[in-house]
Amino acid sequence: MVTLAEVAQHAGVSASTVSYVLSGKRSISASTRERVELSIQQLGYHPNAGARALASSRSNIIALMVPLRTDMYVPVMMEIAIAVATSARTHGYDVLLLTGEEGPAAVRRIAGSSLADAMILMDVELHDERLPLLRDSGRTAVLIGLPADTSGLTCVDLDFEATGALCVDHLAGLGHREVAVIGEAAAVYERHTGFAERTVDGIRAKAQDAGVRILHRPCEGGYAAMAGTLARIFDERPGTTGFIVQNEAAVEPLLNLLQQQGRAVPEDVSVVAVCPDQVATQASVRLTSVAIPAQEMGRRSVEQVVAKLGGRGTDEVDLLEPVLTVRASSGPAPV
Amino acid sequence: MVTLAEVAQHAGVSASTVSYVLSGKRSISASTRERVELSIQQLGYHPNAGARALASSRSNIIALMVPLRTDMYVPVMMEIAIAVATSARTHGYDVLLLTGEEGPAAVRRIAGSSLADAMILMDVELHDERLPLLRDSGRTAVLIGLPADTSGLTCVDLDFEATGALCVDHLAGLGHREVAVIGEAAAVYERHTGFAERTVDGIRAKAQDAGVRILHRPCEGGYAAMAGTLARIFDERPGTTGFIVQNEAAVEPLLNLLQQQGRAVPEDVSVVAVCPDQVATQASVRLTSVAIPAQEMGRRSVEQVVAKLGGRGTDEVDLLEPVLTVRASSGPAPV
DNA sequence: GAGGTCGGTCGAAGCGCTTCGACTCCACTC
DNA sequence: GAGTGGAGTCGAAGCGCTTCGACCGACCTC
Repeated sequence: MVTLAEVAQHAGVSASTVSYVLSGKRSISASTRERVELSIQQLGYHPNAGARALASSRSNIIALMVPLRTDMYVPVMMEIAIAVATSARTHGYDVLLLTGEEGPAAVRRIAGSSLADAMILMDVELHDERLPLLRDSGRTAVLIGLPADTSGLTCVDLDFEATGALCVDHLAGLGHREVAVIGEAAAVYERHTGFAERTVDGIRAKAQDAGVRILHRPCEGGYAAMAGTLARIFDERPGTTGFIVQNEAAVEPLLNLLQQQGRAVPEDVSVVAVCPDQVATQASVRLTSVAIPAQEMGRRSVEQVVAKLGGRGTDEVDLLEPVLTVRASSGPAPV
Repeated sequence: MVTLAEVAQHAGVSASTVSYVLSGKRSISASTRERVELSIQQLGYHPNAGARALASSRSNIIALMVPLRTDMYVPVMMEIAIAVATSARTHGYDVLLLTGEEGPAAVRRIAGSSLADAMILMDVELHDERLPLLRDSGRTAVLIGLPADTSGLTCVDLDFEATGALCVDHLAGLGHREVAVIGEAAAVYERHTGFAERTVDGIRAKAQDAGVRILHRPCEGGYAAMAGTLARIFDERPGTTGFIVQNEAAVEPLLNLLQQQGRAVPEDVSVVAVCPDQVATQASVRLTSVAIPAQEMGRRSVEQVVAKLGGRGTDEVDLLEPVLTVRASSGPAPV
């Protein structure tokens, strides 16, 4: 491995000069700079990450804690993770991948070892155990999600209340008066991962204003679960003409079952989903949907981290405006 | 931050003793060990990762390069990534997440900076640009996938040839004589990501033995693409009674279209998929499938890495035996 | 022309850890 | 009773980098 000292010797300057060429923290004459850069090129020098971290107490690593549960919401998580990794690189950071497995202890370990300069936590629960540890670790952190107490923390998330409201608005505008909400699996509510509740809150509030009756039912993914849920919904509210689907894994089963029951989408029944655009456009009916902007969330969270590390930090909640795209799954309520 | 020196002072021993307690590389008396461990506890000491890496020239980090293309095969990739991260932790390693974005240069950067002790590459192509760089970086590496030249490299993958053969075997055993293969998107073949070709090779070879006619057609995911592909298949081979589906995103559209055309599964047509078990069990028809053992692949690749770093390394190709599970989508060919 | 300023460079002191050699005891051996 | 060897501990020398203060000309200013 080539070291900084070797580069310095090769270029006929001192080690510190090379370091300053690299970091730009002091001015260097053009001629020296060029000479050093040439040596770096020729020798194929790469600064040693460990030495750098030790001397500067900055590792240029951001830790990303993803949820362990691989069973829900996977494409979104993956998209966020990839967006985080790629945008981190554009800011000169690498990303360390932590799974929920280790639990809150991971926060302590990473903070204690100075392995990462900052952390991004995904899938934050309302009363997340990691938050107290995070707060008194003093480490920079950004959450994707919205806990109950956001004081001293930066949060990035989709505005799920507005998302819920937007869905209701759309359906109400089309004349629907009885709307069923296909929620997330019951476990998601039990964990109090705020987004599910917030969506429903948004739906409820707007529904009241708009004179829409809401029936909210949690639902696991898959056909069997969806069939049962759907039967019960039409049982209780035969007049249901609108559906808001929160759970991605329920989208395709729902469309399929409706079709089998001879209910045409969108003539008899309208469906609005909250899901990534890709899911909406690849479904058997092109879905009217509110997009989950996974990439944007990843990108923003990195930008917040970088800003905070650069001292331009802001402790604030950064809620993304939801956007509803009308496609082929929603239309006027039948008369 | 608490340092090793502070722990040493608190415990009344020298710094090196604390280090040896931590690493176990020299014998330490029980009483000293206990005293040191207590001090570590009380002070909440965590070794500084950078200092450790610098002094020992081991970072205890494994770099994982995931493909950038988030559009294909996502759940499998995610599952592998999570499995890699969690099993790495059980061996004392953390995982650095690299995306394809940076391209082959990432290999050079990581190797050069000693940021990671080893690399795991996913989505390896037949003639992958990263391999030459990897070889002469001298860094430990494990590939998930199978390149053309495996010399000096350890590879972990599902035995896709056997997978293809297994599918044909199953269908042939049920009496099917005309089988269509719904392949991956054309782009996948163009990139020469070996697995797709290997599966087809396995299918072809076994088909010849078994007297089965094969029609192989690449197919994008989604309904529109599948509809076109399916129409052309029945056009060319009206007697087709068996389907082997490689592309996960085509599974649901295929089932749906077959249903719409009045072809019952499995009475009229049998379907065998190559996909994770979760997809197979959550589909509208419970699918007979060969599982893609994502977790197992992640776990094994970490084990290979750890073995190699520990000097117990083996340059070998570690192909996982495919397993076919019969579910509700396949049955005897109609007479 | 003395004093001040600033751009450009260097030397040296760490950052917190690992590891090697050396040292001390103590229990054995012959 | 000297010699041997292992167990347990310590001190010191780095690992490769950043960064601070110092230094040296060159250019201004009054």
